[in-house]
Amino acid sequence: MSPAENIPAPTSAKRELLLETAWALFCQNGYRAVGIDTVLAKAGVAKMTLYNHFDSKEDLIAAAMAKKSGEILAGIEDVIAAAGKSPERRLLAVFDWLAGWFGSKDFTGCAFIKAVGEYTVAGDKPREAATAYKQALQNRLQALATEAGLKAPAVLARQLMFLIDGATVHADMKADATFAAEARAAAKSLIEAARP
Amino acid sequence: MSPAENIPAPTSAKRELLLETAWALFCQNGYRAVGIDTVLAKAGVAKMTLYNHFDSKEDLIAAAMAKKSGEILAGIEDVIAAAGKSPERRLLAVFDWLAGWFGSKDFTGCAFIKAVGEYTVAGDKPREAATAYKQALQNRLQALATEAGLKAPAVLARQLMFLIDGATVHADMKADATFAAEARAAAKSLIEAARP
DNA sequence: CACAAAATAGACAGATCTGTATATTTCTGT
DNA sequence: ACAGAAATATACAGATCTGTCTATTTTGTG
Repeated sequence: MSPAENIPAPTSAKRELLLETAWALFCQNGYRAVGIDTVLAKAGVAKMTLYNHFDSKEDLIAAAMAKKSGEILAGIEDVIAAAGKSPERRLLAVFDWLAGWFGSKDFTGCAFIKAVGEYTVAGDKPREAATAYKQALQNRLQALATEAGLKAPAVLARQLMFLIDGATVHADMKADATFAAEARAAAKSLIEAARP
Repeated sequence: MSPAENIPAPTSAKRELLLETAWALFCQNGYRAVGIDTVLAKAGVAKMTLYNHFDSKEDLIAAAMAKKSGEILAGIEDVIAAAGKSPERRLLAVFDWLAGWFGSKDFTGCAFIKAVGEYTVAGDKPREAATAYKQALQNRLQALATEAGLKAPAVLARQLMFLIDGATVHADMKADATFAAEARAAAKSLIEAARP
């Protein structure tokens, strides 16, 4: 096998552009509401280029979600690292990251939650990409809770996920970035209650 | 003004059937994924009947949401009433209602949250119907929190909404009804922390 | 029964959508 | 410069969608 494979390439400029453009449009307007042609027009890319890189629209969506998943988790990791070494502080740092996200001017809710709402069949790729991301974040929270020596870290991690995703839905709905702080305060209560 | 108005009727059998059928299909499969023709076929109703009762698909969706909103809030009210007179117990009763919903075999997540994800423009009727419902529930929680004499009842009500909606998203995603109990436990912690 | 309101069937316009086919041009690495 | 890979423009098939129009039939109420 030569280093240059048969398939276009694991990554190329056009491919990345398509993923970024697709993410932005789908996140802002929903998945089924945005047609492929809209993505192509905004990206300035030909239709065949898209279908040379991706099997279908759902495949493009899932690929964009997978890419963003990695980027977002890396960004969260940075915030956690910057929070010092207290595991409880590191847990709460995720909610500070949330505040930054809610406050960003292009905040339009969680594209993963939206994917679960629009792709409702178990095998749908966007749905699976969404569950994978949410599970990864939950696992990270659980690891932090375990480090912190908190009781029932798996349950706590999920409860924190409830707060994060619930706050995200409401921040989108009411366009209110202060909800991150309220979620953080709630998280603090749960963490304190989980001390051994 | 005669009791029989010009418009078909405030309520009719066909109209109710359309609302029920539309709700079931949209809730299960998403809004844009289901066409009007699918609703009509399942309901066994002619297309013109639909457009005599509703201005558009979005109007049908918003009407179905408004109808269900009232029914759901009434159902929650029953559970609250059955929980006795302790305000804190009444607050937690909402999470017992949640458990029953998650466990029902036709649970497919929250149609209001999905509407916010699919109709992303501020004026969209389905989005407004969703925010109205969420606000009504939040107001009810706030009233209960106030009755209970808890601190910052408005904030607590919103935090409980975060738990409810986050748990709903995750219960849909992972098809796990036990999340209601975890959300309830978290709610209990928040309520205890809010005691004066 | 008779009359008006409600519902029906079915076709249709017009738009939009995903994905494919083809022929041509641009880019890239050696 | 040249060969092969990548991207392009364009057209198109086939399906689907919302909403309208018309003519007919059913239904409910006096």
